[in-house]
Amino acid sequence: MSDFAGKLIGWQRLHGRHDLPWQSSREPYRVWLSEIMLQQTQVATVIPYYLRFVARFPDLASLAAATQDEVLAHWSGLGYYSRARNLHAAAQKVVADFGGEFPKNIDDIVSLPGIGRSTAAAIAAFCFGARAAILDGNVKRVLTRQFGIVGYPGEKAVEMRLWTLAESLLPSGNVDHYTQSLMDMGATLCTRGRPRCEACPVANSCVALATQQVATLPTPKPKKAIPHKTTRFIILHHAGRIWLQQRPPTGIWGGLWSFPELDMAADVLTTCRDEWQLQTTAVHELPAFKHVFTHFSLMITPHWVDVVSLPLTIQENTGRWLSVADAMRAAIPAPVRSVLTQIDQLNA
DNA sequence: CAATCGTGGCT
DNA sequence: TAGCCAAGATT
Repeated sequence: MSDFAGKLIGWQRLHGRHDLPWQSSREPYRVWLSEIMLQQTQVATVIPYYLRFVARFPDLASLAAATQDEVLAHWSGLGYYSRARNLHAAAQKVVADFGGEFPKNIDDIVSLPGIGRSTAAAIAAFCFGARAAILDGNVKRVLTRQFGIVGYPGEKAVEMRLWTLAESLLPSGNVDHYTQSLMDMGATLCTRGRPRCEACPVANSCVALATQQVATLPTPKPKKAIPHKTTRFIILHHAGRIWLQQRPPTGIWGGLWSFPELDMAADVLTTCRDEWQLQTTAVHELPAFKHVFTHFSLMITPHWVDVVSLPLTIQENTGRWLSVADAMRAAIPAPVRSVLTQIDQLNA
């Protein structure tokens, strides 16, 4: 075993995290679910989602048997919804192709939608004791600092070097504890800002610490300005219910339920009347708010529209009339939940 | 390879 | 405030 791995495993035993909700079981389903939820998402955010999700879908079979709509409803607010769609599809693939038993072979694991090389390695190491390396954000931070690797890890050459390094550092045994130690090191010690180098078990061999590069490694992603977009949420209201429609299966908020949208150039009242054939009594503009995605920002102006009568074009074909309470339980993106919450408070 | 795909918390 | 980014995968 390398000195590096030994020190990390020793540190993990004393100072690592051992009581996270998904650590009580090595059942592949639970480990897999936690790994997917934790992609690009912090532990504190995931915990309540994970607990609700396993309460409703306690095993792989129950997930496979569910509708995508209900799966997305339990992912509502967590973001990156392709993770939920892929998770659901993968569960059905396990049932169809692997007899309902989560595969142990790493190539089979990678063949499942939503599972790449790193996530497959984590599952295989935690559940089956496989000797496979992970390379997530934590590991990239630890390794680039420990070995003084300069260059954005998103670049192919840098990433290849990191994968090779990660493989070479694998201990011959206890790969599960070693893998967890890397995650815990990155999350609690070797953090992006204010790393606690004084408590690090491998500080004496850290190139970044010795050469004062801790603050500059890993090399950050090249900046790029994001575009600023605008839209309107049209809140159609009739008989105590509001209108939500399902978005296309892919793209932003794919498969989720949201308000009809209208660009800022259009006239709300005219569009409701002429284009949507709605009889309306009033339109109220609500305070605009900004929602920021990774690659663009969206200034949203909600409009409250009281609908008098319902034309055939808007009855259950493209959407649903839901009470606010029901809408809050549906698969809705965060800004829709935010608007619904405001409506709910106004009514209360 | 570069873009896409969310959200909330921290600085 | 505005930027940055956290247990990445897919196209």
